[in-house]
Amino acid sequence: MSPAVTHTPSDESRHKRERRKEARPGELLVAALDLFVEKGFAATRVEEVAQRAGVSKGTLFLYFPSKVELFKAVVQHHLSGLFREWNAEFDTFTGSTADMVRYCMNQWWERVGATQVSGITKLVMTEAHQFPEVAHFYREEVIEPGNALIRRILQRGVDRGEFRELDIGYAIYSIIAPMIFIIMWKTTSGMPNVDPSAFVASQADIILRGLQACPPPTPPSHT
Amino acid sequence: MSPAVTHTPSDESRHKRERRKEARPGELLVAALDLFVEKGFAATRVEEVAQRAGVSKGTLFLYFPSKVELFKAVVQHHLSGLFREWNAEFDTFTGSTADMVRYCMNQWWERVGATQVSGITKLVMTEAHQFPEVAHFYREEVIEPGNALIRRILQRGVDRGEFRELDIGYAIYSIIAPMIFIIMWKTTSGMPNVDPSAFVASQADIILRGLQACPPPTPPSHT
Amino acid sequence: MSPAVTHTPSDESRHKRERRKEARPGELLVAALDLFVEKGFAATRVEEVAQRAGVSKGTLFLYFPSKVELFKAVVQHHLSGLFREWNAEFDTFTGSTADMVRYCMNQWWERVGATQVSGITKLVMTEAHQFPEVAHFYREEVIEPGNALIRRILQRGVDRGEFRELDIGYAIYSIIAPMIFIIMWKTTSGMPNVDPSAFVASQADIILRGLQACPPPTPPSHT
Amino acid sequence: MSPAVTHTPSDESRHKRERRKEARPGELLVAALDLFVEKGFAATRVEEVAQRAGVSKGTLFLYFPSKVELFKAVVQHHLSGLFREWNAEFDTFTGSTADMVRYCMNQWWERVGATQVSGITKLVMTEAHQFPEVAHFYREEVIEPGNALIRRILQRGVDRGEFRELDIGYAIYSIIAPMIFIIMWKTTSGMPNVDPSAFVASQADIILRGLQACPPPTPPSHT
DNA sequence: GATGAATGAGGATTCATTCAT
DNA sequence: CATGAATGAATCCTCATTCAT
Repeated sequence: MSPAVTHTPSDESRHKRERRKEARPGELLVAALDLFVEKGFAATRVEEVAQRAGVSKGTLFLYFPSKVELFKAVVQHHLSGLFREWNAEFDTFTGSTADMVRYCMNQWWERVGATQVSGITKLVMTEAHQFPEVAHFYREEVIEPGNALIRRILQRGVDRGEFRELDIGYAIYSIIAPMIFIIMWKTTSGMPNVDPSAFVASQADIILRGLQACPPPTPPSHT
Repeated sequence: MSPAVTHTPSDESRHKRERRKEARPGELLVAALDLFVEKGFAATRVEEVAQRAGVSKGTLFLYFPSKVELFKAVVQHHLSGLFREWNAEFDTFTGSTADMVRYCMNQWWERVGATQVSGITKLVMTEAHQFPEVAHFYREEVIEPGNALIRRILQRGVDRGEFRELDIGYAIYSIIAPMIFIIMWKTTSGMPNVDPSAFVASQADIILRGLQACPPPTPPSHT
Repeated sequence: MSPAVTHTPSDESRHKRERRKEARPGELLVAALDLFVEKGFAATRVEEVAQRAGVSKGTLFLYFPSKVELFKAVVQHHLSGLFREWNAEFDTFTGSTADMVRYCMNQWWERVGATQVSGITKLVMTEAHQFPEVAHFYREEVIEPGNALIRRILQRGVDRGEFRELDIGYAIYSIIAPMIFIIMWKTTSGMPNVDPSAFVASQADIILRGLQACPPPTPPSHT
Repeated sequence: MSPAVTHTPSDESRHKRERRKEARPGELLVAALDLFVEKGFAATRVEEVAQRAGVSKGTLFLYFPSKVELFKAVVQHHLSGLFREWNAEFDTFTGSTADMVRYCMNQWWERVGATQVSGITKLVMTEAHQFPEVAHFYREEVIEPGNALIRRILQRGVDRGEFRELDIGYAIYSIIAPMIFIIMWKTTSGMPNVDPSAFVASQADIILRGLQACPPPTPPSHT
């Protein structure tokens, strides 16, 4: 995180009408993300966002033509290029596929789940209906690259005999579901506390056992 | 204009109105659930709810003193007694624990995921911050009974040697996560389509293999 | 003017939440016309309009979806059918064409210039650029029927030998110009006072002499 | 970006700026007149004015302390001395009074109607209520000198027997009305097109016939 | 009970004006 | 002098809530 994000201005920022054109949009974007996640889009007042970013209402509209555009910018800003280099890492991965899966899940947690970006996921799940473009954008930038990456990993596991034969289209979701879940869970107040690292480790363990070539489970006896 | 608007209602229209009287609050609750899920709490106008329930705005306020109370009522109405008889079913279950898990997941899907009730889950995840009481209520009515049920099932599996030794506190979430996920996913517009039945079956399959007593997966090589 | 226009409510209207759905739009339209003429469209606050009509801001938006629509409605309301029966009157006119012209000008003054409707003319001249549709509507409802009527009258005068040969396309404006002028003049504060009746009579006199078959004026000596 | 934006202005750009310095207020005044006429006072943004004059918003406020003062300056700037030499021209006029009238109307058209200055008239008619001082100023600078001039001319015509006996106080308006009218008309979008020169000629012709000593028109038969 | 007209607090957005650079 | 980022008062408009009928 850039130092500009700090919410307690240092003494340099003593002037009211300080010129920080470069920093402003970013600060607003961060403030907006926080509030949108915390209170939802509709319940967040633009003035609050401005205030938290340390500027006046009018300044916000200097950078974003409307609350809706601010929202879109929030999503795009925090998402751009999320998967760019990520994919590359896996091209050169040499360990076991199980390790890839674990690495993938841990990375997701560290780079998304544990950061501001997880708020984006929450936001998209929460406000998608009102902003189809945003949902679309998220799908293109996150869901589809993510799916593709996981598909590649699983395929590798199957190809190398590490995993059993799988309907990969659905197996993908055994990785995705816990990742999305943990983000929703931790951003939902009132739900029982779950330690994310332990959760991720536990899920990875169970799923990997479930994917591996080993004797089948007790088959469904009836139904 | 519908006959109901007429100042001298015909016999039929009066009849229709009377016959519905009892049902009013229920219709409002259903309409409200639909709209809250579809558009979110803030973006839903009470007038829409009334309209969809076929009554006037004023009538809604006759039954629910405010929009917030309507929201709470929606959650409570659709949740009350959800787990009452469910737990009982499992007391008398005689099959394998794997079957219990499968049955549990299928039941959840059929009785919650595939119905209006799934909207409640979406709502809670989405609006919990604004309505701590609602989150609390959901936790008490759904999360905790659900957790307890799953815990019992998993414990039974471990006790009977069907499942390996597990950190049950986390293993629970391998059941819960996919169920919550699928509900969020299907109620989020713009996400890739997933067939819920196939999803549930696939998840159950992987998870059950992962829970069973069988040779461990390739252990994490480092980290 | 209908009694509903009165701005000092009689004692019947003592209840705050009085139901007068029928009257409201008309009262708002009158209040809006007054204020738009007095202060211009932009400088008029919708709340003022509502206040003057004796209702709250919200009520105004119950009847008119926006300030702009209110503006359009003001013009349309006060204009609709202005020329409908007017034209007919002239079909059965039997006197001299000079009398027709005088009658026409007097009527315009009485039915337009001296009434609220003159404000519409002012408004259109003033705000036409912002509301092309309104200008268009005014042209169709007033300018063109008016032009056509005057054209008919002048043609009659020429045909019957009462007027000399005229370029009627321009002669029309010798009637129109003073009518528009007097409206602009009297609605423009700060201009010298002009008695409209005397003005109309004087103009009619000069113009009619100018239109009649009689020795030409001293011709332009050069140019 | 224009070179003026650069932080290290090249020689040319500095030159350009310096050369213009003197002209700034004038350019702003012209830009403002155009926009005020085109869109009205309220609907014109000071930023647009500045932009059109090629300066920044801040610079405008360097020369004019407020939007209102800018408006007043626009009127005064374009009006000052409008009638100064005009009156003189007529002192030495030797032709017929009809020619004087024609000359007067043509001059008005050429020096006012056809130029930017006509916008001032439009503005005054349009915004007088908001700016009583401006209306007052216009009256003193234009209306009254104009009236006086026309009065002198008409009086000359009557004195020399070229015109019949007239109520000069009203006859004045037979000259003024068409001049004001044509300005309003041509600056009002959506009105039928009128060729100003032909209009002026036609009006002059009719009015002069109407003013001249000649047999009276068919008198009003009744009323 | 039911209705829907009326209300007005609340919030997004605009834009004249200021002022540090 | 000139700039343009920043400000915040002003205003349109929405919508939960009230209440006379």
